[in-house]
Amino acid sequence: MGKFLTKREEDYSQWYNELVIKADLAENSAVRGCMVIKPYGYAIWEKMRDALDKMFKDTGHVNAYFPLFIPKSFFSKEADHVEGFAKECAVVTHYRLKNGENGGIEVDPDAKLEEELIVRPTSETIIWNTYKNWIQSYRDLPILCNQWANVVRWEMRTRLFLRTAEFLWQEGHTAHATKEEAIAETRQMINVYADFAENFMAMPVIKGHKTANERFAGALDTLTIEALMQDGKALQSGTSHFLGQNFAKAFDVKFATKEGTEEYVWASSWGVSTRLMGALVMAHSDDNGLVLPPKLAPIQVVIVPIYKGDEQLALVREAGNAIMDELKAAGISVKFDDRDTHKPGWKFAEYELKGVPVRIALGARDLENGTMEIARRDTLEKNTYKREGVTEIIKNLLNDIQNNIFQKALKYRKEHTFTANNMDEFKEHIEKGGFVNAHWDGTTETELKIKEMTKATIRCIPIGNTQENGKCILTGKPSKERVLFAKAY
RNA sequence: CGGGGUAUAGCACAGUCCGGUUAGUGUACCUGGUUUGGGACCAGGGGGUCGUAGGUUCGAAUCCUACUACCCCGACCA
Repeated sequence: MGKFLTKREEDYSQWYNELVIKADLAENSAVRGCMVIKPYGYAIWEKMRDALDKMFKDTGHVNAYFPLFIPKSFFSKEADHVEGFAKECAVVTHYRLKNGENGGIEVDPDAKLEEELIVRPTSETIIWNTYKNWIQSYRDLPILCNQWANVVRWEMRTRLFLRTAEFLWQEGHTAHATKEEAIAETRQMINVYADFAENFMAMPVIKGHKTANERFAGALDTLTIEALMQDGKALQSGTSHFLGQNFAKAFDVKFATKEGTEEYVWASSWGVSTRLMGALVMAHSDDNGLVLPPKLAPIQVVIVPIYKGDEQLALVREAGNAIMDELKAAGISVKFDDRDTHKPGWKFAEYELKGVPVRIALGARDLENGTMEIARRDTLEKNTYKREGVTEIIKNLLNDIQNNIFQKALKYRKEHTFTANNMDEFKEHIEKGGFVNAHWDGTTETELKIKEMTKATIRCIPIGNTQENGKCILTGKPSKERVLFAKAY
């Protein structure tokens, strides 16, 4: 087993690349840096999307849709924002093609756009240009909009899900009357993301503030959730930004207060992307393939019939269908794979590669004994159970798997979270991989110097961090809390 | 965008250095049969613009040039 996949310890990044492709999640496309998300991968994304969408709605948000194209002039209105994204924007300059001289097709030079359009790398500008028209008075606030969309960032180096030129995401954009309210919204949404990561993805995360250097272009504060992958590198999995009045000022969005004065609107924005798919793969999977948390698995249970000849198949099929119906009635997604084109052993390996949490094998022997063999993907354990009460057994097992993979990931993170009191200790831990808590003097200069020396960056200043006096590991200057370092994706 | 590597059947590769029958192997695929509790076996069969475009040559997968894509390392980034 496992011979179809490179082992993690041999070459972690090759293991990841192979797994994404072999598990049928995604593949590279004809377009540089852009991926095709295949049906099985997209089914997982849909589950993520649905769960998140519900959480957004439950916290009072509504969905809307804004244009893919943004007039170039909008972009230049917020200085930090332009600077952050300018280097990776795709630009539309023409609106027509024509037949070329030698049978090909070419851009019609007469069809040049008056104003060039930027393919959105994020939508703050077009949205704040729109909000200007929506907001006159405090009665129009708050606005709590989200959109599910694709965005384009022209990346130099891409990897399936982790960094692609085009990706899918959601971006929430909210407008508030007060600073406090906007900050509370920013905080609320990072909590929603953390909740989703831990309870659906079974992936423990650390919530915290980004340093000035790592902050979103145009934000006053960026909150992040950081997860630790199995190779000891951190992955930023979601961000929520407090934008202050930056965009309101750039797009002149003011409102009349109760008292009759005029104020700029306060803003937040927050997003998670298909990068979560990469996080999901790297958080749990093993050398046999994907390990999916039951709450996000497109297929939670697969039933594999084992039989000799058509007569046995008919009997096993009947029993299998009965189990499938029972489980489906309990809201469990089940696939009964009675294809006779593949042998059971082949199917076992296939569903392990694809991360199906639970497998039921059902054969003639089981029919005689009123039993079934149940294998769980996370531990690869197999046990024989009585056929009765299959729904309860499976329900408990799915819960168990969901909890177990979370605990496993949490244990991994605990074992790979270190404390360093000087540069030597710091380097040693960073080299091994994992999170390192260390004192830092608070300057960008020191942060960059540490990055240059060790490749580690400050992932975040954890929320609710314990305050303790100490000395910066690099400069020895006073510090009153430790910050979280790691090498990152 | 800089450095390195790779590109030959759906996939994984050999052949390329040193040009010369009809481009080969494994796997996957198709047909028939035997099988079926951890990626079955036997027999037969189909599948190739050798990444793309030029060039050198009597002759190019092989030599030369350009381009494109992917992988690894850096810089940038969610």
